[in-house]
Amino acid sequence: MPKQVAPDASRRSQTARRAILAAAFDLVGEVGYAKLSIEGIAAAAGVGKQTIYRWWPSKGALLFDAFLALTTEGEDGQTGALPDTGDLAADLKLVLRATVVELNDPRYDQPMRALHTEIVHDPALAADYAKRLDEPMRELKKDRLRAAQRAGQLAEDIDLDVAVDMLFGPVLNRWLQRTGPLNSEYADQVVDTALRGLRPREP
Amino acid sequence: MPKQVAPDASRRSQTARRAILAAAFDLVGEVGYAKLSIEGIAAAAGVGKQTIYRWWPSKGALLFDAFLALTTEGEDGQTGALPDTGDLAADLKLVLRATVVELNDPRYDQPMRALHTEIVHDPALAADYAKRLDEPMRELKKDRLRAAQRAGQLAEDIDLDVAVDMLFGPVLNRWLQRTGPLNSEYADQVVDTALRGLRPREP
Amino acid sequence: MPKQVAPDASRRSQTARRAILAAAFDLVGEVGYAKLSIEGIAAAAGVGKQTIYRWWPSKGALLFDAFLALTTEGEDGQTGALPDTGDLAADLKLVLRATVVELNDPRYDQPMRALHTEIVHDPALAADYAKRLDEPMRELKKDRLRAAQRAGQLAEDIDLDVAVDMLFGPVLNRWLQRTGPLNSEYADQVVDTALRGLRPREP
Amino acid sequence: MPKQVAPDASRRSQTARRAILAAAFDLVGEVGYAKLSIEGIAAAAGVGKQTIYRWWPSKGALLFDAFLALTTEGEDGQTGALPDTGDLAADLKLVLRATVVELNDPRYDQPMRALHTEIVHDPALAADYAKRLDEPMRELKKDRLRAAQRAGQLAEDIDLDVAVDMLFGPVLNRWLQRTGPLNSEYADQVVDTALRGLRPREP
DNA sequence: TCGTAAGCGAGACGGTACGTCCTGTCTTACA
DNA sequence: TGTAAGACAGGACGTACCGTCTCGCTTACGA
Repeated sequence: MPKQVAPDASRRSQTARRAILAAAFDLVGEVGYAKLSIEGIAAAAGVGKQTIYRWWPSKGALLFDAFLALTTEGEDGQTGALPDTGDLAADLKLVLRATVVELNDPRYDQPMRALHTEIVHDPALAADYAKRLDEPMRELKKDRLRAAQRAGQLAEDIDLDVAVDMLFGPVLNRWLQRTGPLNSEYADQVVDTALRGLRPREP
Repeated sequence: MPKQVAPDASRRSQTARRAILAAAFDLVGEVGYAKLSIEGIAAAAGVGKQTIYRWWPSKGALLFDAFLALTTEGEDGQTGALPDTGDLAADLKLVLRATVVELNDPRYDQPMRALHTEIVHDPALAADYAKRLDEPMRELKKDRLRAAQRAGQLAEDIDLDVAVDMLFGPVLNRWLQRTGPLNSEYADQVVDTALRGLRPREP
Repeated sequence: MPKQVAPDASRRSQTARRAILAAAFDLVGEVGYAKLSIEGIAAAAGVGKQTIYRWWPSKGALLFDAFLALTTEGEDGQTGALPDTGDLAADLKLVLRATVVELNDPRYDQPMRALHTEIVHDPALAADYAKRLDEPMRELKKDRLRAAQRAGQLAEDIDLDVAVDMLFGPVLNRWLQRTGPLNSEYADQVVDTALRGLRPREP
Repeated sequence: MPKQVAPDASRRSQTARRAILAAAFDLVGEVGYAKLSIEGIAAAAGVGKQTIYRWWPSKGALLFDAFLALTTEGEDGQTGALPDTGDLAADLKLVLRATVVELNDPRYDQPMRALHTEIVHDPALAADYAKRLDEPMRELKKDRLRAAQRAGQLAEDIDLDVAVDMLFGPVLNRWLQRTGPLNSEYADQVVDTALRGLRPREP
């Protein structure tokens, strides 16, 4: 039961939609999350405010779509599987280092922080995010881990979600909270520590 | 080099300060981060807006102080060391479960999310947070881990910061992003997995 | 060259405009000039502050419009010519007595003082006032004086502006500065003295 | 019945008093009436705000005192009688032209307009003004007119207050409302017209 | 083929909050 | 006790956006 009468999506102007998504992404990068306004996005996109309110329920949803559009409508080579050279540690380091590079890219810094904030405060958006962005990437990661299990490089009884959390969570946190330098050394350390575990080796 | 001329802290009204911190904490819990306004805090605290602007540079700094006041001026038993029964896994599970309970406490939910958001967008605040809230608690955790090293329950060559990140990061992330249920089972899983590592046991 | 980008007057809400003008006039009468605030007017008119700032450059301009609206959109019989019974002195006394009555009317007291103050401090507003309120009424007065000249009741070489100033100025001043009682006796005295002049009669 | 307990005037700091009066006069000239603030005056005078509130009940009263101080403690040659050369018209023109010059002096423009405004809105201040500034000067003017009556240059049955109003009122109004150029020509015209009257000369 | 109903750019509207400035009162420390 | 200094509760300033609304205008569909 949609609160507002559903607009006729078939007549939607794709020009306006793309301009809005691009403007939203660019603007949040320029002015930051705190000063990002619907009014500003509309002006930057050369669009009436109503056109934004008609199609997106919240600023967070718009931001989220801007992200989706970027990854979906982009070069789209991105969605490929994780590398599998047979060396699990090396492969994970490769991926985690790439994540670090992306998080440190100033073009993505503000937009990602903005999106993260909206997710933290909006459960509905969080669910959307979980399903449409986190889930697919998480599956790719779990696929790689499953392959490692088949190759005898990963314990059989490990909960793969926990494993993914333990590998990628620390990097995300360090980026969000700036509790320390975020670089490839850290990425490597996390992979090594996670794989080996904290316990001393049996003699 | 303070931007605004430093007010004379010796004349500061402690009554007003405490009323503001309490009002800020209470209000963010009631109305949520998005609708939290300086104006509202001032009104709730029975205080002029200028009194807030005089002493805090930003809403985030105020929120942060409200948190600090809570932990510092409260029952203050909080700052004690982590439990050390000799059983590292059990002790860590105890602490992580407590963390989970606290994160799930509705009284702290909105305030913590709000503070987190401000930290994510304000590097200066992040530094403050790192030094005055994260650092002390992190040291306590590292102390417990060091004790475990001395007891031969933890590898000697582990980076303790990475270890802490790997134990507490996943829990924080699951809470922030709601990517899954956050309960004691998850806490236990994280501890077990982190301690054991992802690799299969040597035969 | 308008300072602010000219808003589209064709879309202007006449409802809001009238509510604002009425509220301004009423409020200044109730609370007085010193406590008259844009905020208060907006609230009383049930209007956003921006709607006032959008259409009026200053409180004085608003007050002025409130006056204009009153005289223009009112019963509009007001703009008629001065009476001409053939007896100049009697006619002038009639008009000046009416002026005195109006100035003493508590409904107009505060608003007129407020408008006067704004005019005194704002040359642009003074020009507007001169052209759109003072000028038309001054012309009516001069018309009556011209008729008197034709009827041989007024010297031919009199500067009519000076004459008008000398008839109406003293009344206005006495009202503004409260330097003495303002009643019909005073009005009559002024007319008589102005007509006769200060010099002794030739024997 | 003073609202606040009367401060002990004997201990009053004359330094502070003079600094405040001077600062008030100077400031209103610089920033204008609308932006004149007690806070600004106190700062400019190097004085605490309380010192102003202690001794003056309102901004208008302070402004008024600033004026009084100027005329009283100044070169004080000002308070002398009006010139009496035997030629009434010439003498009045001299005085009225001097008035015009003073009103056109930019140093006095803002302060006088400010004082005028306060008087218009504050009956108590108006009474003070009438008694302590207007009255003395009015008496001097009436003295000159009385002398003219004795010399047979002015009708015996003229109300001198009305005469003064008719001579000086138009000039003051023209200055306040800027309804026309204020110069010596106008001064002369007023004097001539007032003396002669508006009626045609008897044949 | 021609209404006509939708999406659209534009922007006025009633509101809320911003961060600043000032008011008039109060408190502190000094002379 | 008067003073300089300035914190305080309060309130208005003028600005920026919110989300809703109404206006003409294109633009495509169905009668």
